[in-house]
Amino acid sequence: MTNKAPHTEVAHRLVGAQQRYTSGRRRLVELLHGAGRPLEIFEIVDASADLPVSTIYRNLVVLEQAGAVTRYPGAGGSARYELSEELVGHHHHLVCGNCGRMEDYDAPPEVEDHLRSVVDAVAARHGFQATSHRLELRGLCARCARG
Amino acid sequence: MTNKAPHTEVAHRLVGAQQRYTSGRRRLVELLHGAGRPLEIFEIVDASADLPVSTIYRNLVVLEQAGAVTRYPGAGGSARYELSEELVGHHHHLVCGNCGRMEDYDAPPEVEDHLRSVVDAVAARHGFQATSHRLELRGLCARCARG
DNA sequence: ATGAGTGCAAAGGCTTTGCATTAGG
DNA sequence: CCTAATGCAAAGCCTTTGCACTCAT
Repeated sequence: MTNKAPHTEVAHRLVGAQQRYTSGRRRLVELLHGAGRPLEIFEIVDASADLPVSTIYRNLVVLEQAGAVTRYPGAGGSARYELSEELVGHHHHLVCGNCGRMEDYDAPPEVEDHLRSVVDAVAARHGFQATSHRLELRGLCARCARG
Repeated sequence: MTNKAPHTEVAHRLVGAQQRYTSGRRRLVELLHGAGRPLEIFEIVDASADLPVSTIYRNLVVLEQAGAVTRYPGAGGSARYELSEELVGHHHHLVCGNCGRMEDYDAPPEVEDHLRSVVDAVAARHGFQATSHRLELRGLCARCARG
């Protein structure tokens, strides 16, 4: 998951979107890359004390439009961001209903195969053009379950 | 899906939560029941012109705590609400990336069986206590795909 | 009757925007 | 160089809260 820094790929996408890969944007990408899970805005802000929030918000939008990051709506209304699947690979999420933390998980290939066929069937039946899917689990994470 | 009005069940749950089933709450339940899909706050507000927003927000919280409705984070940051699975049955969602609309869909029983076993395996591997799961599809709804 | 629920308006908090300054290519 | 990006502060917008009044039980 946390393989080599995705800077070249991000730079490539930004250039394609006629955007510059500035130091602030690089910082965001590094932060998300190191986290290996979707981070909430406030976590990003906290971890980037010297970056003004306006810059953070603006750059997350730019990175999202360039396809470098993906935005997930958070439980508390605040959004979460992580590097896009094209950069870190397809995966799913575990969402803890207690602490709100979202973790990544990978499904075994045979499960993924099955999911794809299910997705195709559902999409066909509803005239829906599916571009991605996610098997999201809700419940209690290991830490919260312990008490 | 849109079976007989869930008023008795909702009333039951509210009583259990030491809450009253007032006309405003009844209106919300009827609206959600008629929609058959998660509604965004603004849709609920628009459709309930004479209810003050404060009452709507407060009652959605009460209904959620009573287990009568479920809240889903919306793409645009605004939350979505629908009657809880205990009232309308287990189902999944299609999310249109263009118009933002969220639709319900049911998976065939054999798919549901398979999902359950996958969920169990994933949960066990991650020490996660799963209480619910959802196979969410993202893409374009039939209307938006047409143009 | 009597405490919960409602309505209105005001407060709050997160997000976005304007504009002058700085930096990327 | 020359335009895009930044930083700060101000503006916006959705959501929450306070308080007196009304309604459900």
